[in-house]
Amino acid sequence: MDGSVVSETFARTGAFLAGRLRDGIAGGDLAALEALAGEPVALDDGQCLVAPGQTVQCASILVDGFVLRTVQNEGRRLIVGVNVPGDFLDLPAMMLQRLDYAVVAAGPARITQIGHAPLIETMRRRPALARALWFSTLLDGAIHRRWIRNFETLDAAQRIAHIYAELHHRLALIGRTSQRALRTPFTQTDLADMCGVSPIHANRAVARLRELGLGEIRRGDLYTENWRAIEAYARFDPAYLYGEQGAAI
Amino acid sequence: MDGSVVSETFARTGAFLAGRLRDGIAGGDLAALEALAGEPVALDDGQCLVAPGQTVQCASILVDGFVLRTVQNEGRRLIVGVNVPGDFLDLPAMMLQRLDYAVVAAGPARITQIGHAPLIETMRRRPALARALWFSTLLDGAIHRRWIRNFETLDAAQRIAHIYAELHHRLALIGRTSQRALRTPFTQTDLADMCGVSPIHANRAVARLRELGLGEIRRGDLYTENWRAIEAYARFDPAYLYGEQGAAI
DNA sequence: CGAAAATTTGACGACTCTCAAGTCGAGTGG
DNA sequence: CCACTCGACTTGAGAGTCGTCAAATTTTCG
Repeated sequence: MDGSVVSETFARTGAFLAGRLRDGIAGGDLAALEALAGEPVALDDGQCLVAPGQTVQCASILVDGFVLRTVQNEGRRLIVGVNVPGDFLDLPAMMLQRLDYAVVAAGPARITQIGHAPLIETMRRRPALARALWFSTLLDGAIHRRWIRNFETLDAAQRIAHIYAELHHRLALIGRTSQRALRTPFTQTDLADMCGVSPIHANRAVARLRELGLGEIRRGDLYTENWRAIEAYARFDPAYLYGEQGAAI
Repeated sequence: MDGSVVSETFARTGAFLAGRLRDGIAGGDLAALEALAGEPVALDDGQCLVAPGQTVQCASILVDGFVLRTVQNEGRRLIVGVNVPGDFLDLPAMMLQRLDYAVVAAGPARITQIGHAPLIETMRRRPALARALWFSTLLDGAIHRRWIRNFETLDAAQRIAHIYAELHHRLALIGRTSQRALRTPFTQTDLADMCGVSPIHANRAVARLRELGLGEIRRGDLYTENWRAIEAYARFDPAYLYGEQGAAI
């Protein structure tokens, strides 16, 4: 089933692993997930959905907007991950009992929630769905590893470019890209917290991307004529997003 | 069942999630895993078990030694994770079809392997085992997130201290710590590749830990009288290792 | 011993931090 | 409409962390 078709058919969960569900998961599995998903709930900018250490009774899927995975360290907020629509936001909490990060909305967002108990029961009846959930957390892990590599090899401007390149591809997988712009609600302080640099330095990095002619970031929105150049500058290679395939088993 | 008892009972797989199997997994599940595990295989220092992009037919568990998860970038080797005995080394490959990192032995190591097909079949019959495997990959994710936080907030010396503090706790969970020393086969270049700094700077960071009186690293072995001081210096908090609990479902 | 690898040291430049100050932009109240 | 305000963004200066080049020293191992 094509990703965009899935997205249109299932309003709440259609973006879940969209583009990666061609094999391995049947339409019935996704319909079962959609049937469990609650009425979408709005989150305000900065609203904290789950605090670290908190136990939760349901799993949340992002429907619209962006969500950050944050941790605190000595009073500073750090960002350890970004979610786009279709992502499960707090699936580890279902298995690990608590979360090691906070889930915070970046800009207005909408989520849908599924109780742990019915989700587990449905996973038991639908092994393909269970595998899809595992797949999605493995994908989180692959993205984490790429971020680690980026910290080890890229400077601030390249890290910012990589973040936008990654989001561009992840949004493409769910059919939500526009050609010349990637709109996000991120402030430069958000970008700094993703890159582990000071807001002042994030500003200089944004300026460098502009000076290099790669793109212009204004209030979180990246405007560019040349995604290829941005990807080359950020050493971006989409293989780690496993965009071309479904689960193997 | 106590972790150390498990370790002694099952020679090959006993360290798998040892210390975290008190609940949620029965002895029979671990015995089933042990029954699938092949005769331990020796790996030489630097030997590559799985290359990135390679498809594999079996999952590997580390029995003895240390293993690195590495990626290449512009000719430089980066380390995105470290495994200790009991860890699955390449479980994502079973679901994702290929691996986004290489699995490389650090020093001599021993592994045991389990074919994907029998493992999947056993997971189907033993849901608790399937959950344990998922749990272990979620734990990988939590460790990845902590590494990301470390890159965002710690300097080179603190990162090295954090690596040793983390390994000390992970080894404690499988009953393999000694009080005053943590022996590893890591060179300073290995530490540099884990921290994203140059080997020369890693050397200075090691020297700083010595000058601060926190500990002495000689040929990968950390000798210290004061683990608490190292943990405080590295902002280490073991909560993210989920050492006190089993899977929730 | 001799070769190879690992570790150590010094010098200089690049990246990034902090402190401080100033500019821009979107709302708000008059 | 304008002045005001607040947050976001921008700029400059000096200091700390880290990279690179080069070279020396120590350790390991055949």
